Amino acid sequence: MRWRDVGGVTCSVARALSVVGDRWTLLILRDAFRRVRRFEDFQRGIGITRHRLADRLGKLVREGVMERVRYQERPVRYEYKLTEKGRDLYPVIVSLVGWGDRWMAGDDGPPIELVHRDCGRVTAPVLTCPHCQAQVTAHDMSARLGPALAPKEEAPA
Amino acid sequence: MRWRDVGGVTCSVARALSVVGDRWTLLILRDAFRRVRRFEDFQRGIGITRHRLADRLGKLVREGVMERVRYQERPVRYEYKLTEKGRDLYPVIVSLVGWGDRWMAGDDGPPIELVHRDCGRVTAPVLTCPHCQAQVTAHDMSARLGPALAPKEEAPA
DNA sequence: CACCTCAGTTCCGTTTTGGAACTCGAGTGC
DNA sequence: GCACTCGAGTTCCAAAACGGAACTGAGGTG
Repeated sequence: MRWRDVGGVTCSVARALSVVGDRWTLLILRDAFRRVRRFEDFQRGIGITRHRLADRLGKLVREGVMERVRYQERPVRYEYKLTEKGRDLYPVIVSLVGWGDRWMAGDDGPPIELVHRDCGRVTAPVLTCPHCQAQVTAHDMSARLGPALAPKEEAPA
Repeated sequence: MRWRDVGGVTCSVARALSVVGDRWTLLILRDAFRRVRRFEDFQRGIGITRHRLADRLGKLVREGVMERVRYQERPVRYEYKLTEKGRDLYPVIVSLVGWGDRWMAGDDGPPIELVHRDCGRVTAPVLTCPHCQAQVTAHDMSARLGPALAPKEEAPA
């Protein structure tokens, strides 16, 4: 697949989605963040077919998002753990949780609550600017071409 | 599809993915955040087939993520704009951008830069706890069942 | 009148997916 | 020793989703 965008440059979203952009992968990661590790547990928890699951886990391992670790010798068996690259997808999952809670929640409210260990509060993490600490929304941000692609001076987008 | 999870409860990630969880939808949204609105522009920018695009836009409209707005009368023509529900997906897209930049960037570095209008800095927004302002990672958070589902006094079945 | 624009539709052959059964190695109960 | 269980896959086939390309419809434009 191409995954190209404006100016013939492959965009970061497209790059990210080439790894996690299908119906099952983000559910697998959701379970991984819940500390699910075993093939059978992923399969039961998600409702994915075993075939698909083997396929997706294999891809995640090839992409360096998860690693396949032997946890037992005799019958040799493996489990799947997030790598650092995988753990770094946490904001994506949490953002999806937040949106799901705000816009798709049923009558019972959010099915799960997230607790921030450091401050002990039930919390819904938000996106902020690391320089000024303000919460950011789409409206506050503008995009421009990166340095390597910018035409000499500045890009008029 | 089922989209159920632990305890027979549909999880928020699954609910969110039932709307945005396919190969194309998040790319459509990426372009929408770039202020793309027209059918032809989405189609060219993403490389999706017209058929698929019509299908996905229709679904996004039905789900209330985008709205179809007449922008011209004579030939009647429509464009697609994010609703508030749609704009609220910004953290998901930005998180994907950030991850793509950190882990999948090519030799040229990030293809685009995000500028925070309020403080004027090039920035990569991070996830923080709204109570204590600290940046959060998977390690800092724990999940538990929400109030409506917590096994308190009245555990409904 | 021929050609162009834009938002879709229709058709059809190829891919991907879902469902369910099967394999492989090894431990457990009897 | 034999049946049964467990867990991580693999195999096979029909059904669903998808890609490519041409077509439609309402109206400009030269």
